[in-house]
Amino acid sequence: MGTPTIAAIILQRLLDENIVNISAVYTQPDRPCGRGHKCQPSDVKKLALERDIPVYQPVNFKSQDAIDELAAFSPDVLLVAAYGLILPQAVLDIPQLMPINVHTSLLPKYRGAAPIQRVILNGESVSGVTIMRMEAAMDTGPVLLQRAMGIGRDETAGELHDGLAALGGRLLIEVLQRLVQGTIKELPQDHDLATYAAKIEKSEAEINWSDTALNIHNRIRSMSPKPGPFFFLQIPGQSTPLRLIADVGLPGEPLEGDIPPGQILGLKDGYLAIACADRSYLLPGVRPAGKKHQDAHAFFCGYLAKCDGKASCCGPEGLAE
RNA sequence: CGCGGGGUGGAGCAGCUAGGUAGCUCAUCGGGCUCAUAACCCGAAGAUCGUAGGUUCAAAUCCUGCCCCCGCAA
Repeated sequence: MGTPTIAAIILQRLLDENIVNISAVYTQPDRPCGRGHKCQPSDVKKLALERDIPVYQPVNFKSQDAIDELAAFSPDVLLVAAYGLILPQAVLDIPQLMPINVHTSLLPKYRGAAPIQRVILNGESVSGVTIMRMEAAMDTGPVLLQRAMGIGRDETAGELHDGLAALGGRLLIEVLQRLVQGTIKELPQDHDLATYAAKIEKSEAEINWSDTALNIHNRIRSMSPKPGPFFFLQIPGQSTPLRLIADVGLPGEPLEGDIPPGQILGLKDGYLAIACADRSYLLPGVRPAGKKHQDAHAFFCGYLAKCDGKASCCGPEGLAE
C-alpha cells in the first residue's frame, strides 16, 4: 500500500527481490492533476499495472465493503509506505502476522507527514529509516528495524528522499527475511522523545532574507525541488515584484557595513549574491515565475543590467522587508 | 471546457496597450587599454520577431486558427 514515488521505489525493490508474493496493490484513487486537469495515476499504480498486479483504489476504509475486500486476500503481512490513508484497527487486524510501515525518519523523532523536509529544515545532519509494526495512532508502533543515514551539507530534500527510499527498500527486505526466520524483535518507542513533522505549507517555502545564511540554506534545501523555495524581487522601474524560485546555493562571505537584508550584491564568480542577516548567499541560478530556469549570469543580463543590479528582495506586495 | 505566463540575432530581456527606423545587458569576432575588476574603450558580424492566414498604404505590434515551452492549482 502506497501512493507516491517513494512507495513505488520500495515496491520496485520488493518486485526485484521477489521474496514476497504480492496479491494486490493499494493506492489512492486517481486525482485530476497536471495541466488541463487530466487524471493521473499514482507512481505506485503505474508500476503495478506494468507488472500486471491487481490495483485497488478505495476512497477510504470507512466502509465495510472496502475492509472485506482487503480481508478476502487473507494476507500474511500488510506493507505500507506513504499510502496517505488512515488505516483503522479493523484493517490493521487483517494480516496474519502484522501490518508493517516504512517511515523515513529515526522514530520516535519526526513522526508524521513530512519528516524528510523537516529534518533538513531543522539543519539535522542525520536521518534514517524506521520499519515498524503499525498501530492505530500515527507512527507510534514498535520498531522492527532502524538504520541511520547521514545528510550532506548541501543535500536537498529530493536527494535525501531518494537515498531514504533506497534504504527503505533494503530494510524492508531485511525485515521480511527475519520475519520468516522468526528472528524479528520489537522495540517499543520512547514516546517521551517523540517529535512531529507537520505537513509542509506552501508559505514555508518563502525565503526571508532577514534570516541567517545558514537558515536560509537549510530552508532552500528542504524545499527543493518541491514545492520550490521562492522569493520576490523588486526591480526599479517595474510595478510588480518578480517571483523567483531559487536554486540551492551556498552561504557566502560575511557582510561588511550596514547592508539591508535582501539587497542584491551583484554577480560574484558566476553566482548571484544576495544579502542575508549575517552574510551573503550565493545563488547559482534562479527561475522567474512562468519561465525556464536560467543561470545567475543570464538572469543578471536580462533583468538586472539596466538598473545596475540595484534591486532588493521584498514581500509579495513589493514592501521592502 | 480549472486559472495563468511565454515563444524577438548564440543567452537573458525590452518593444505590443494608442501599427510606420530591430532596442538593452551579455556572449562571439577585430582593434585598443590595463597591476587589477561582473574589467574598460572603439568597431564588426549575426534576426524571414514560433507558424499559417486575415485587416491595412504599412504588422513584432491588431484579429483568427495551429504548433511548442512553462507556472499555479490538485
